[in-house]
Amino acid sequence: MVTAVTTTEPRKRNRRGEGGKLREEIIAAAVALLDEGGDERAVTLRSVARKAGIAAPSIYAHFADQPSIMLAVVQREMDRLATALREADEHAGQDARTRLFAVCNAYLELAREHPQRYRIMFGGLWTPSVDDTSISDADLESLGAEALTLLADVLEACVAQGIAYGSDDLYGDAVALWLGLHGLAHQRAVVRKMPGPADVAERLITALAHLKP
Amino acid sequence: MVTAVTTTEPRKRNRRGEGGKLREEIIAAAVALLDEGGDERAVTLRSVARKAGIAAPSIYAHFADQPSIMLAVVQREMDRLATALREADEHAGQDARTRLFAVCNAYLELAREHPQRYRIMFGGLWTPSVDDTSISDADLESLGAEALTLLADVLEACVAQGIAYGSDDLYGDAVALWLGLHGLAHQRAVVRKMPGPADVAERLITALAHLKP
DNA sequence: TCGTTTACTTACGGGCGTTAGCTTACGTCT
DNA sequence: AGACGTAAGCTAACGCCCGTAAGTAAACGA
Repeated sequence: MVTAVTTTEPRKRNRRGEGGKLREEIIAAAVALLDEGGDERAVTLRSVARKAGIAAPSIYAHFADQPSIMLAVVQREMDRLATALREADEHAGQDARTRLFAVCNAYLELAREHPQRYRIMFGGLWTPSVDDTSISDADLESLGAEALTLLADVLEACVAQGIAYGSDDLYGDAVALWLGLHGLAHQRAVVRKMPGPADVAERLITALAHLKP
Repeated sequence: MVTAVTTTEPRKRNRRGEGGKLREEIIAAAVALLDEGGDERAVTLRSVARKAGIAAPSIYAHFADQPSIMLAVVQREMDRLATALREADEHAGQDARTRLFAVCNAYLELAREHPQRYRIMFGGLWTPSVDDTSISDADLESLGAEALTLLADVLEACVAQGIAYGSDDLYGDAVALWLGLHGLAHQRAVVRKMPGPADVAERLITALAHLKP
């Protein structure tokens, strides 16, 4: 099922000061297109407009051009991810092992729930412009900074509680751990069926966090 | 520089039995477009034809449709990868640790040399048709089978030579190791500058292969 | 010479991003 | 209450590139 012709109910116009609401609706429409299983090629300016029930040029009041929509989607999802990780950590209590698995599993689950969103966040094909470094170096690194610091914290707690071997560079270990998670999350997002045992995630986490046996 | 208008020297036609040569040229042209730094969106049927110096419809003598070109590219690169890994292993001698790093580094280097090719192989956006399972389940799993078996072999050698801790499921460990390599390779292929220390690769390999300190 | 292979020219229809100019209704202000 | 400025969104249209179909030319080899 590709074409779901939305019954074109003539959308109610927003109130005076609330024109900005459409911006959120546009982003939501783009995300919806992704979640329907189509890849990013399905997210064109026109298809987003159709999904949102507006005319294509109406988008230009809220976004400079088409890549900017994708950029907004990525930024929103990045925030959601960072928040989810933080919450998972906070709800995990004090036990370092619990915290570690809570955070890592939260990451993997978010990726699994919305594979296409994840692909776009880290698959990087929405590239705005060649010279636009405003996100790939700032925002991605801000998520990088935030999530990786969190991971490093949890790793430190593991070492402090004696359940993991120490290291001279916990941040480096956090990066390695994240790369492992990313490899799994990405592969799951791309292929229909992952090869390998069911407990790959635990293997990855255990090994990369240097957990004691 | 986006448009490199190739001087349209009126290409010499192939001899009688050699019509199939064009097929290789077409694949090469597609790969060339990728290597020029453009992502897969730059590889259209028409752009490939331009790059190959032929007329667009001439492609249909060798490929059923546009996605089939990408599919052929992926298959070719998959073979190259498998070969490269095998050769790296064979040239590494008997020392298990050397073999392990040789194979893993060969993987990472191939990905780094041709980031766009790697992205396409495992980023999966060239998707031919919804129902075409002929590659994603057969070929990808054949590379999976071949490369993963090789990795498992090397891991086994590491255990046998006493430089790595054993495991009850070496194949599972090989999958985990590959996922780590993939995470790093993919991330490198996507972003301009990787965060984290320079020795992430060694950290990943050491941890995921359970090498003894 | 002549059939077959090899490749080309022309053309159609469609989706895309984007620009220019218009309509409608809200909310304010007299 | 009614006029009116302006915000919110639409219609129409442009040019571009795409994938693909149909018919055509040229050269190779028998």
